[in-house]
Amino acid sequence: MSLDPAETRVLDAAKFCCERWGLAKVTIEDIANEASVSRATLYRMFPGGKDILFEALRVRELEDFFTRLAVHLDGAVDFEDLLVRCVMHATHELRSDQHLSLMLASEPGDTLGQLTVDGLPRIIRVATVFLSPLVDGYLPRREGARLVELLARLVISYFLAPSEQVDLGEPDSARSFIKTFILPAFQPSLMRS
Amino acid sequence: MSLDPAETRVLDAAKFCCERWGLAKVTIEDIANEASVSRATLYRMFPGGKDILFEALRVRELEDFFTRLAVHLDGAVDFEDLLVRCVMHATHELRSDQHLSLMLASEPGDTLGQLTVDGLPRIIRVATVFLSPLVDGYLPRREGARLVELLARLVISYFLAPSEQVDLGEPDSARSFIKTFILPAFQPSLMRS
DNA sequence: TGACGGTGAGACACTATGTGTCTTATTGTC
DNA sequence: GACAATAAGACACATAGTGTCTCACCGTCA
Repeated sequence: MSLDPAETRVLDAAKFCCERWGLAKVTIEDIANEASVSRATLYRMFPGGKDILFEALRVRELEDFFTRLAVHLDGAVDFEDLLVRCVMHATHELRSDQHLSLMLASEPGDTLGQLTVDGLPRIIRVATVFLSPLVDGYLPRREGARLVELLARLVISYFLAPSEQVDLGEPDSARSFIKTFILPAFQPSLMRS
Repeated sequence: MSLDPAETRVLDAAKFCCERWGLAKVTIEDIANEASVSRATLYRMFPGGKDILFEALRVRELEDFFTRLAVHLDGAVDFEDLLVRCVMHATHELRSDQHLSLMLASEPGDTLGQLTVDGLPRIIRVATVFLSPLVDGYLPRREGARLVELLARLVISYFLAPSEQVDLGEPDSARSFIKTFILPAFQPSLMRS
């Protein structure tokens, strides 16, 4: 993947500036200065300016998110365990994401859009790419994709609007939720492994 | 003094916006929106725009600062006690001032200027107005002014660059400092009370 | 040594945003 | 019903940010 150190530095700078001033107040120049890079170089890296740059930042953050998540899912002993770990760690990551909570506080509109209407399709796409391999042993590819999408939607929904009934960050609650609402729906497709 | 609720609201809004985005990124429009006031009204209140508005904000903050300080100085039993309380509470106020520390972090240059080169004369002036009455019982007016100025300079200096030797926030250290460096200089002018 | 790719600095026209001053319509108060 | 205060928004102007250039510079290769 893109391991260009300058590019990483620019994206880090963008993230930093965004946290400091909010998306609306950041300028290309701020980011260039913060990254100690000339404006010209920045436009060479991200032709299209701010939009493209922040788009790239979102992609990077998203891939980092699922990379970290996948690591936590390594030791899963069975299908149920895999799903429980998945929703739990995703929920914990979301709740402890400093950048995300800052953005939600300062630019609720845009940020919510990135988690729902505008951004959700991409989240589901990336989630599918990263998590499909892990459910491949249990479900046929097509069912796996359906499952990942469903979990992504649910985790985000319960994160944005916590429920009185369910806390996907709690082991017991998450397990009971998975057992009750998710497993039955996929039982018919489940492969022996 | 100016107790106009709208004016207070505008100054509060300016303070809030300043903390959120930093002095450089705030616009008159941001402040007007935050205060739920039209831009026109804002210009009527503070003809001259941003500069005048933030000038007024600084004056208000400064007066609030010394008003709070004066309250803490009420119970002083003698001259030494008065001075010790004064430097201690001023130091504590400075150290716990959220707004100030945010400003120092985001706009060190301007903020330092307000505490030293540009702003110090005003600080000394306001300090003199607020604190002179309190030392009036102990020193002649002119000596009192000299004392207040000296203390203001020292408190600010020790706040900006803490010393290994002296901590004006600590009772013992503050008392010893006052006894050693301040009282002797003013002993000759000290009036019996 | 000289050609090369990548970079920083800065000029440039253009656009967007913010400023400061108006006028007008509205609202609540006496 | 007259009044003062205000919001809303039009307006010309100033400033700041954008996106695209060119060019000089520097290190890396051959």
